[in-house]
Amino acid sequence: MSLPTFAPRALYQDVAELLRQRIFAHQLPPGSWIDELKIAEEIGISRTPLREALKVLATEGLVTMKLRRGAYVTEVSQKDLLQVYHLLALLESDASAELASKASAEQIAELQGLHDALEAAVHERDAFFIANERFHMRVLEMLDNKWLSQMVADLRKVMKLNRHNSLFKSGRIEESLQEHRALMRALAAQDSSAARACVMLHFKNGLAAAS
Amino acid sequence: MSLPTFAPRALYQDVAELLRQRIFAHQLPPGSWIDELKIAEEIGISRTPLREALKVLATEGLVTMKLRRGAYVTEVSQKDLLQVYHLLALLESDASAELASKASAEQIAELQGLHDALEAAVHERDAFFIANERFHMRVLEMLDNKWLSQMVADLRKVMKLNRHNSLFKSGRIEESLQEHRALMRALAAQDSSAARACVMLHFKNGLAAAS
DNA sequence: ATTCATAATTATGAATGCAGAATTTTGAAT
DNA sequence: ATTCAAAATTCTGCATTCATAATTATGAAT
Repeated sequence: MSLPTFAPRALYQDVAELLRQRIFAHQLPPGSWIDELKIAEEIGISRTPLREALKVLATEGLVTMKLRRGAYVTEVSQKDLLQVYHLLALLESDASAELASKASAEQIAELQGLHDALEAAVHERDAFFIANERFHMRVLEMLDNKWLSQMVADLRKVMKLNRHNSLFKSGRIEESLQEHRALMRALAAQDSSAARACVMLHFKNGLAAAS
Repeated sequence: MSLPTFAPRALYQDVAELLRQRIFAHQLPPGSWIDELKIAEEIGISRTPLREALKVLATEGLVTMKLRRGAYVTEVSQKDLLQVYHLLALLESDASAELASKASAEQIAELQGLHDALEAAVHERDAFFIANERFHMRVLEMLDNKWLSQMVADLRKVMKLNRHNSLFKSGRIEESLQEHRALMRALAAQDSSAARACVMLHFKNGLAAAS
């Protein structure tokens, strides 16, 4: 009997993920051109899977393709950021409202656990960021809606292109945590409209902090 | 002085569009595997740009990639359809509400023109379908939100995978037109909440007809 | 020194080639 | 006729090669 062997992914998918990491880390800053040959050599593959990965990232909006010029990391304007926050607020608030009305006790307990991890990470920026994203994504996963999950995941990627991420502002973490507590309460109380309002507020404040 | 030369697109984009057409026309039915060699020869290109196009379609959700098996046209379940309609309702109703509050007289006039085309196409299924989609997409474009436009466009593509499209049900066209009239009135009256409600109802009825 | 035309270089776009996994075919044993 | 194993074939995944557009370098003319 073998260990659950991780489904091997296609190379282009791994490359896409690697590029995302580099983009989010601003190792590939917005506006910078992507030198196919350079990166392909760097990671020890041919250009073919790299170019396939770039097409994926372009469809996600992380890079922009210019004919005969190649790909550059998308520059996210303030307007873009505002629009992305608005969409995230709309989608995630609706999702939270729906989950509030249908979550099982086990699911609430799991979310409570993720929330507790968030509380514990309040003094660790990176950990808080990760715990925060995990909580948000888990809420979506519980709805078992792959389209919604995919859309929100893509939007969050774009949001992460922005250097001035709201959670990196001092004071914002504490505030964010407060909002999360309120959301957790609303979910536990199965209060859909409260959950919706909490998430709306959460993003509204997040945007204000990011601007 | 030269004629406005159409910005030549990359080959993989043209191929992606061609595949979308074939998928929507059910020339490539849901569940069918895509034979790269066969299609590449058929349209007279190599496999490389075709494979790039497939990655794009996979990211859009139109096809699914299986490692070492290739790509097959995504099968849209009833659950998927319900979820997609829900998301379209959420996104487009919000968009309509926003546009109602900020549309210029010129924009309302343009939409009125598109609506009139819809009225005129009531007895022509395909024309009605096209006019309907043009109206919906134009509303989004007027908000100048590329993220929203892209998401809705992708969701609509998935919706079109379904053979039993609501607009093909008899009686639905007339009903749909009524809903459009109400929306047009709400937009012209700059009544955001009415516009939102109209679009919500439009999709709710559309889903009911599609199920 | 600056500018412009031309040559050299570089990088992208697309075709071709190749290794190996997955599928199909073949044929012997029952 | 059916089943099953092995050989043959097909098809995908990735690397390599080639063609050409875009960029940079060169150098003569002003």
